[in-house]
Amino acid sequence: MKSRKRTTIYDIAEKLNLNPSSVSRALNNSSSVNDATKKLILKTAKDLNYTRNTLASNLRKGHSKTIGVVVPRINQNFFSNVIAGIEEATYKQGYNLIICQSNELYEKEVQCVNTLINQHVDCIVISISVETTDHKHLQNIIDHGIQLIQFDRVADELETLKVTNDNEQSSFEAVDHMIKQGYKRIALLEGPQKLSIFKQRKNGYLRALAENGLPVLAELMVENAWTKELSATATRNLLSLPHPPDAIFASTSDFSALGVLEVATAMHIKVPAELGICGYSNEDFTEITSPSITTIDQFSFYMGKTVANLYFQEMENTDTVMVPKVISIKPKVIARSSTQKG
Amino acid sequence: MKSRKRTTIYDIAEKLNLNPSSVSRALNNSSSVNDATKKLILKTAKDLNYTRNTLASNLRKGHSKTIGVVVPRINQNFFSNVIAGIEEATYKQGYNLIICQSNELYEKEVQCVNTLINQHVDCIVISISVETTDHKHLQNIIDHGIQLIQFDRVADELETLKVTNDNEQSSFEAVDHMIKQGYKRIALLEGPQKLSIFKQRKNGYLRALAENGLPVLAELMVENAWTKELSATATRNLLSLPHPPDAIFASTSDFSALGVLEVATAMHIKVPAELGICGYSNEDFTEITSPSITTIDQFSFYMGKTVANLYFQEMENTDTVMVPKVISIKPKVIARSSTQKG
DNA sequence: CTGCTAATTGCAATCGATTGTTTAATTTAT
DNA sequence: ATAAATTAAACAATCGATTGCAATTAGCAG
Repeated sequence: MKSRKRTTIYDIAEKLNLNPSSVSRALNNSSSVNDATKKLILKTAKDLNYTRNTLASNLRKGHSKTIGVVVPRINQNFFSNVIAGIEEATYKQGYNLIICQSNELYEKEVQCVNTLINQHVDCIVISISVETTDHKHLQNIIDHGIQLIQFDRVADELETLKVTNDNEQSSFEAVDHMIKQGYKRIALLEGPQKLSIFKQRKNGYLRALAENGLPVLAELMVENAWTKELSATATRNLLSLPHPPDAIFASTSDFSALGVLEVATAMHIKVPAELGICGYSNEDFTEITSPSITTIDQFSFYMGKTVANLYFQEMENTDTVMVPKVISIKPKVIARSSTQKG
Repeated sequence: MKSRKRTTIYDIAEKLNLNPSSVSRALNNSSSVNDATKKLILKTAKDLNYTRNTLASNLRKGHSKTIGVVVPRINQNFFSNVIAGIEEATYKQGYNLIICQSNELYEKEVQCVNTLINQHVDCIVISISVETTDHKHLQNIIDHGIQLIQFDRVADELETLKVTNDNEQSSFEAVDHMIKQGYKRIALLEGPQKLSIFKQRKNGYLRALAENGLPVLAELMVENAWTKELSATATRNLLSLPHPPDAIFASTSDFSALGVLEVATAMHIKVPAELGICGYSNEDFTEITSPSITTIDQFSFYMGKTVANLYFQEMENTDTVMVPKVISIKPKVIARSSTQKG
């Protein structure tokens, strides 16, 4: 069983005393093969349990009908939803997905990309790791004539197709919402600023303060608080300040927001009365914490579908010049209890 | 850019006035090529930005170094963790993953399997959908000489490699734990009994009752309560009974348990004092609900690694007969507040 | 019955890499 | 110095499907 020979078009041709080319044509439903023969070939193929060798077919045809996906972690809600979205759209078109995860490591990301290039995938979809600051490997993708689509965490400098969230605007709206609720000293938990998405979120925060005439307070902005643990520590520090914040915008993720909530609860600080909390990503759990956490939905599944469709559109486009198209999806603030100052 | 020609070994051979075979051997670090030439070839390959065409290579070599994975949903914690585990183990061995989701649909599952067979993957790893009762498509995998590994939701009748959880034992322990806590009328939310994992969980429940001398009460066992919504409905019914249960074991998932908790909260029934709750799967959120939910951890990431390693072992095994090996992982009850009757 | 078109089918090259077999060149042993 | 043994590179077939082109056959008008 370990190495059973598979049926090929030659087997079918031989059995029917035909030429393999006719078999191939019949299998591809070409009009230049007689209907009777075609039917016969199809029947024999079925009898012999034939399945096309996609490797051979793709080699000949010059493409792999495969899309490579590189994400930091596949078992993170946002990314697995994007993947699910991509999968749904590509599956219909007969495309396959090869999925890799970089584990937020630059080295691993480069390896993943190289493997995908070797596999001669038709397109690589990537959301870069936190560690990634250099883009030689992405340029390499382009140099190999492979379509590159960046999503969410993108390298701005590189002119490629991109699907992003409007992080600036959604952060603005989230903070604006908090201000309208009556919070006045809103702290910001920032992600690594080398990733543009985190820079944009900070900008949105700053703009919301500015437009509402609130001062920017350096002591209320914490860099690199992008995990639950780092956020918890940051929160403890913030809440021990002589003038502590009355709200915290965990711009990095809902996990950070959760860290904030846990520390606040442990310190007997009432949420949302004494402290407002807003997260980012609309993870499932934000709905069921007590209080439930205000957050920002990124339409991750839809984002995945958008990425896939962008690729298919680009395929149909016969222009030789590539226009670096960018699709921006506007996330939505989901106002919940954690910011109902009342 | 859309159809740039890639460098092949012929290009390298031509440039160096060598035969492609020497280039191939050099690239594969064969000892039968002179060190100086080898170095020259490697350098030229780098200069020309050469990358091996895996399609051609695999076609020639007769395998694809690819493993296909079919799961009901990739954006479900348990499955994405298993996939992450598989990915970690296979990546090291230079294998690729093609991931498909059946969306719990039999038809889609069959299509996925067929695609993977066409792709000539070396191995298919599958956890079947709820709808799947017939296994022709799985037999088809075997008939094509492709290694088949089932995990978690397996078709018992089919003799293949399997990695499962000991659902019976873990359910037994969970229910036993609840009984020891003082709960006496424990209801069971069941999953579709055609899936053996749900049957086993029910058996564990029954055995725990029996060994503790508790009666089996038909009105406390609800069939097909395997989503949050179905569980919520079931819970409303159970709690409106003349003799309502004092605990509910949501054997299907933590989402079901969450449904129970929400209904209980809405009905002002105190958890865990008046109602004990236990879920299944140890989803992240179970830790942060109030009260936190007792559940069962399935070691999903480890399960994925186990699946992958099982495949590699089987590869090394040169025996011609396949022994239908089954690896059973014992899940662990995570006792939390929702069952502390105190 | 000849000539011509259209419909089928056959032939052979191709995609890119691998590998068993030869041939040629070089080294070692006698 | 010559035969034998190494070493290195070339040759050619192969994996399975596809496809442009040639060849065959059938059908039909003149």
